[in-house]
Amino acid sequence: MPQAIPVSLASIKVACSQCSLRELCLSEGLSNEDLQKLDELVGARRKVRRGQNLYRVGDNFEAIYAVRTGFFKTDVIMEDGREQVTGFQMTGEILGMDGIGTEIHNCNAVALEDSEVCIIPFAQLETLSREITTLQHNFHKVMSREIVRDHGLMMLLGTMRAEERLAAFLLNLSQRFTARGYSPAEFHLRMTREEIGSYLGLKLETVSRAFSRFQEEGLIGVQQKHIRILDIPGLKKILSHQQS
Amino acid sequence: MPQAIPVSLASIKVACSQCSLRELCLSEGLSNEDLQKLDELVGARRKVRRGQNLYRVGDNFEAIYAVRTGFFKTDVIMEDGREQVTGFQMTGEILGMDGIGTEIHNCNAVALEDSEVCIIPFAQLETLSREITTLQHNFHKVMSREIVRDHGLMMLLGTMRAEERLAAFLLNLSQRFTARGYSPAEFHLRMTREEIGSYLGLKLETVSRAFSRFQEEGLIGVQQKHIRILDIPGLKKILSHQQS
DNA sequence: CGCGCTGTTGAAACTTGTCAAAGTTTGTGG
DNA sequence: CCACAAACTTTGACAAGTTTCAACAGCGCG
Repeated sequence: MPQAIPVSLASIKVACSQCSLRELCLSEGLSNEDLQKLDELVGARRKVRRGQNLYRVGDNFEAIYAVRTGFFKTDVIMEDGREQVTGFQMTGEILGMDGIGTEIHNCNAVALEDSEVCIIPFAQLETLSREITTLQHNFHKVMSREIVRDHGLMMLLGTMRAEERLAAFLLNLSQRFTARGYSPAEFHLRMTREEIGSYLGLKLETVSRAFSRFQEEGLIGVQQKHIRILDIPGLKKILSHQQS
Repeated sequence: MPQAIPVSLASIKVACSQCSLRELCLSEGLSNEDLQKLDELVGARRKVRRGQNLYRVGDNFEAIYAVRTGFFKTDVIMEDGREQVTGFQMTGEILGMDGIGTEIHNCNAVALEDSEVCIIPFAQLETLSREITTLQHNFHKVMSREIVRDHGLMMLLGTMRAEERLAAFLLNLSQRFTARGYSPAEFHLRMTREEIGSYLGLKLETVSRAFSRFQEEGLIGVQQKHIRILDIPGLKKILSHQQS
């Protein structure tokens, strides 16, 4: 099992104050005292089995969630059935902010492997962040980064061709795995080709062909969902290189 | 000049408490007392002439902006020059939230006509929203809605064909103009075909052709930048209709 | 009043989507 | 533990949609 949980996450932590993800999360820079208050807030956990929804479009919004372990996708579905995957979330990332504006969730969040999240009741988060300036600011940063991330995806969807999209996707995953202590070069995709395609605005066959092409060119090794990145500069060149 | 400012906005207002946009903005539901505090915060205005930047990628982030009058676009530009327009902002909408996460603006904001914004110094907004619960919540809602809006655009970019994209774009504009007291059926585009194309992930020629096609089909009347929507249900049908 | 920017239209080229078939893996139940 | 079904992936051939390149028209700014 090459995707074992890295050492720093192996032991079971029970509180934000002990959570090794805090630099990714809301608790960065908080004093011990403030961390304890946050701990009280984030008491509950929730396990979500692979394939289950953390929430659905139309659910009442009550909390945001921090991914503790596992892997999620969020998506939006049109009346005619077309699906757009809007993001893949991994350990330390925040889910559910789509619901704040309307008090109702506007997308679906589905676990792509057995996962666990911290439940952060939103009303209480607002209360506490009136008290803790740093927490308030951290939360605003998280939302802002989500907006910036979305802009990056718009750029991808609006201007890139298929192979550029896939290269950007792989480099992004590599970077995020690296930040979590996993190998930058070797990882297991939790999502299907179809889900990748939906995220990248491509059909699954196009994704599959792009994978094959990258493999032929020696940029990556592909074995179903297992990916080995062999030439990061090569992938970056595809991104920056004009489509000419 | 068919796009005259509607009566409710014609007189010059000087404060949030008097601002007719408040339901679109941050001050919804605030008591008079709290509105006054917000007034003090939002003292300064800034005029931005057509073509000028409100801010640029790399600028230090210090404030967010509420559009008082005029029309803006935001965009992101890749190293190789490719541009993605990430949004068009009109009266009452908030600009600049991209900068919170990194303290540096991550996109460009350009006025597409002579415009004026309210400057909302962000540090002070955070301070005040620790005091005024409703203001805090309003701001969170605004950010959340931005995220949801972005998801909608991803859906458009990822799954729709050219004519669906343009139909969605026109219906969205129509709705937003209506909400501001303008005609839902007749308006003036402030942006070029190229900017529309960038926003929709299409080339300007494709946008132009789609306009022509809609005109042939009697859905809209086009005279350069002047648009008359003749058949809103027809446009909606294009959106919901399978691409078959 | 003319130059330049913007918009329109046509034809050809290219990329991606569609349809189809076969191969592979995974999970379930016997 | 094996067998089978279902889900997922790969690959090919062809079709469709969009882009590219090019030419020209129109409007608007200086």
